[in-house]
Amino acid sequence: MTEQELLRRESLQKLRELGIDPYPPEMFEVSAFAADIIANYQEEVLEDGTKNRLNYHSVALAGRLMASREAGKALFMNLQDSTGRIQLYLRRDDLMQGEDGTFFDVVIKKLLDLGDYIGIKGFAFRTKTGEVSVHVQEFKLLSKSLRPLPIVKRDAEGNIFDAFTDPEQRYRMRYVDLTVNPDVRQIFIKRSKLVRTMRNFLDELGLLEVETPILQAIHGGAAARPFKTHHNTLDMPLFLRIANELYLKRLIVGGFDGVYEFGKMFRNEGMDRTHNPEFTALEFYVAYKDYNWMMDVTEQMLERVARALDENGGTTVQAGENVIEFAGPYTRLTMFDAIKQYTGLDVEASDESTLRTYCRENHIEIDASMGKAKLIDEIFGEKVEEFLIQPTFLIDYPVEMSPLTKKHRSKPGLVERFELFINGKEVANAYTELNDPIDQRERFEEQLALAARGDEEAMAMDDDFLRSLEYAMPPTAGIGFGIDRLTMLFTGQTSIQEVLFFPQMRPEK
RNA sequence: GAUCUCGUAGCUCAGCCGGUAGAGCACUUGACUUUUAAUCAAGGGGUCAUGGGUUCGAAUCCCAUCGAGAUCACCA
Repeated sequence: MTEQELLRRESLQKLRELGIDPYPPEMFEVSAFAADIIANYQEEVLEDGTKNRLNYHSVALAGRLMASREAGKALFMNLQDSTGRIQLYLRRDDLMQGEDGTFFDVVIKKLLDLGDYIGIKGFAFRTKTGEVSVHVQEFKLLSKSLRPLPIVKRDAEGNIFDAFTDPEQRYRMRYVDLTVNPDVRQIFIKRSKLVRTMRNFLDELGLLEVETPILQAIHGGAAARPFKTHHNTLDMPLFLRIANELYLKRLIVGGFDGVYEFGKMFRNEGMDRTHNPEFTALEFYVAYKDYNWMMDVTEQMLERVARALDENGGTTVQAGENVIEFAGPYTRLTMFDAIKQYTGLDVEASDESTLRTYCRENHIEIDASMGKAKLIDEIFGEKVEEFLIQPTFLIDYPVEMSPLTKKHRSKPGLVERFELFINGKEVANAYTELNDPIDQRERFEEQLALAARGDEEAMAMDDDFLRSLEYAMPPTAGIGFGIDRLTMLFTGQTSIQEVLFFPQMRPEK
């Protein structure tokens, strides 16, 4: 244990000897918050020059002690609660117990440490330097902190000194990060607001929020390597879901007009600044709609999210050097037109060997297992994706890449699919859902053929899902959003770890 | 998985062409009844990530391991 930890444990013992419980069980009634007092405190100056306080005559606050400045027989503290920080003013005279000054001299001045949770009662006032503060009349220790917090200081201009910045420590001890870095707290508040805004929007649309299995015997609905686990009683392998799509569609088969699920997905792939092994998706499916309707709804939903998260209710977000406009309508661009626009290459008129030649000439990595559709996808990923900064619906994909999507109503070889790209990243993927069970079975069989050719991303056959389609699924539109990436976009973060409370880390030591 | 960079006090960092481990904040003691990055005075605190090697001598040079970040690959 470090010197400072030992000293705090000694203080803990001395408090107990003085009859003070460092971890009292009873509740502490809070009646005010730091930010509210600072924003709303009022006083008037009388004719004789004295000040008259107009509100917050009696307040009770609780929070962490984050700074302490002794000034003889007075003391200034900073109390941090869930809303922010406020200064406390304590005088020895106010906290005497009869003739006994031990409480102020020993308990408050010696045995209290930065990071301790305290509860105080008193009245608001403005110091002669102009800071709204609370004059403390009663003081109670609520919970003793045994480890020293990193002390981050700010000056009057807002410059930060000695910030707690080491990413490893911040992620491993997010509780410390959240305590000393108020900006981090704001990111997660925004994340919560983003989810809430989407949920409200979907509820207003009349969709039903549902939960589907995370443990699945067949990992379907997407192409990714799964986490595998084992059920002891059933003595069978189970997989953590890589997607929930096929279960949500079964619910549409079952007669719900619309369902949505916010849920964790798990993919056993590499980790980097945009990938965490578990991540959050929003998927929703609506009967009797198609992907054109879904584009309209997506525009409405994201505009609403942008307005909800912007302090001024605006629809733009700064992302690096770019200003993203979330008010619709968004550009709708077919995949073939997008490639033609950014590369001049007409993929529609090209055969597989032409595309292979193009890839080789442009240093795009390909392998023998890739068919024409996969080659087109690679060209898009290398030459187009990063330039789609403003929200753009990329529509009408080759059928081979989209085994769960209905064939295009007028364009042979394509499907009714769109992906939404913002700031060069995919944030949503949507289809007019394939509900023809015979076509779906053939698509699965094509996937099996691709798998045989060496495509590790090919999708597995799901017989029960096919059975459900044979009972008939109404025409349906569906979409999936990456909530983490959307949060990154709206909070200006470039690492997924900054929008996850507890990103995946290797074990310590 | 590959490559590069990093790991020194509770925190932020300096020291790194080898020669006894440093600063600021935090902490301890003292002064101060309106301070605010409080101030002033004195003081304590280190297995320099871990393990090897080179050397008379390693925080410093070399190797390995662990952890983190960045870039790439795979994916969303």
